[in-house]
Amino acid sequence: MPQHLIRKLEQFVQLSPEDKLALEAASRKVRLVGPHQDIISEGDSPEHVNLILEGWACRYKQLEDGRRQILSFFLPGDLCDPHIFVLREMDHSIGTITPVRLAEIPAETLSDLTDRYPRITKALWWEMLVTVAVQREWTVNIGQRMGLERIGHILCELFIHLRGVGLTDENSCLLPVTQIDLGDATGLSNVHVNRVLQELRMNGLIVLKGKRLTIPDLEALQRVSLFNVNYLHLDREGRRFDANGPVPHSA
Amino acid sequence: MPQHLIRKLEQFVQLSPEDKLALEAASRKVRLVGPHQDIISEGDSPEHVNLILEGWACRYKQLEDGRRQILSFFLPGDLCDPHIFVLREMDHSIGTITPVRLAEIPAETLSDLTDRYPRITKALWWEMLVTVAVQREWTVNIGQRMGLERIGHILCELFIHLRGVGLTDENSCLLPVTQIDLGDATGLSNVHVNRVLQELRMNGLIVLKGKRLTIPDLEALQRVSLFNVNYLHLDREGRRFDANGPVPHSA
DNA sequence: CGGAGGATTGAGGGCCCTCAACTGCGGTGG
DNA sequence: CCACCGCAGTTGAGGGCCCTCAATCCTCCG
Repeated sequence: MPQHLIRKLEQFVQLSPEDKLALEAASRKVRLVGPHQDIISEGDSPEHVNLILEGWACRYKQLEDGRRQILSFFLPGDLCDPHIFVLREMDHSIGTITPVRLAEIPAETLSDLTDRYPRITKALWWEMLVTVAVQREWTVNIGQRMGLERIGHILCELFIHLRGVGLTDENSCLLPVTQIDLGDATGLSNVHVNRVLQELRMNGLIVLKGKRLTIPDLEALQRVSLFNVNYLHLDREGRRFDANGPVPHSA
Repeated sequence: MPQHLIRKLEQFVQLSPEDKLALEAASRKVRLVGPHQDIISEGDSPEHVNLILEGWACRYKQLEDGRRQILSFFLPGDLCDPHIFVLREMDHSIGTITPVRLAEIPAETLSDLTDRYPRITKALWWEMLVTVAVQREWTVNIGQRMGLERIGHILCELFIHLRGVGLTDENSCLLPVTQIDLGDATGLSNVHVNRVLQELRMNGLIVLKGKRLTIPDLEALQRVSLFNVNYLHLDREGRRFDANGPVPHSA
């Protein structure tokens, strides 16, 4: 079931067959959630870790007066906040965009996993640190980049993220978000998002029709968006912990 | 030495004398860094965890064309990226603002600490999760709030953060950052920061003279800044793990 | 075929930007 | 002791990016 998670983690470290079986076993309890519904809401007490199996969701926060900021997107293979249990209640919400199929992983199952499978532990650390790095990059994106760069940057990130879990096709992918969502993620109004998308189209940097995004020249889009891929920490950085590799020493 | 760290962690959980001694022992190797210098730079390979003992620093990221985003401030008691070792190289820099005294904690010392002191482990988890929550709140801040709210929000956060480590005096604290720094942290120009500060002063919400900030009515400033303190997860959430409290069960 | 939500377009305006000059202040050296 | 320097803070002018409001078009779907 969690093939996207496995594929994602293997961008960092090669897992053994037992590692994979353990991940499968942990992902047994499946839940379906309709589109535009909260998976967990601000103020709730977290009870398990959600693993997105299929569909898109997002982390978001809403101000008293209704303004809404999307803080990150969750795509298949993404874990929503492992270790969140340390905190008493959620300070933000997680909601679906499309219909979502997810696995609910109990806290004990997760700590069991990390007790017994050091490679999984390492890989989950990597995934968590990358998640935080992405959050930082979003801060840079919204704080410093112009509208065009901002939208271009987020499209690059989403495309590369999807490619990492095998959900792209050549140079295109599905993009099931509205322009309002894109605006809430980038701090722009939907009207301006629309105009920026038109400009990206006119420059031949993207083709966006319906829910399908095509990026004819990813490098070009990265260039105009000032996109530096280093914050995603790809490149099999964990190869020293590979299955069949040298035995990892503690922690 | 690490009294600020201890005080901060005890906002979450009460530590035992042995816990505190262990933290002291881990913080022995001290380093001094002058103002406006990098503690560690983007591209460097992280070698130990830095604990700020005294002074202000910040995490920042610079775009090719020079635009700079401050991603967070580090105040006394703050740990710069525990567990960063999983990644090969830094995707951002950490630099000082004022002169800084810091402790360099080796990776092994830290994993030793967490192996042997479960309350410290919990407390460090809490501190890390709060750090991430703060990063998310900055994204909201820059993405959704107007200039006035944005500056007000960051001032509230800094004040409460300083209060938590015992560095406030009644309703005032030191604020050793320039208006340029504030602009880089909020995505505003220094000129606009200046005008916003004047407006906050005229409204009686702050007194800012030299490097001293006074907030006559914190609640009022929170109100106009749409500041909701929940993301800092205070309130002794970890009291169930207190020293002398019930024995914590695994993870 | 009608309705609803999303995308697009236009108009007008405001928040915030850049550029540039000037003021204030602490430190430094003659 | 004071002139000087550099940096931070302040102020003004003009403009651009992006906002809001509102109308229209398109698309999907029951």
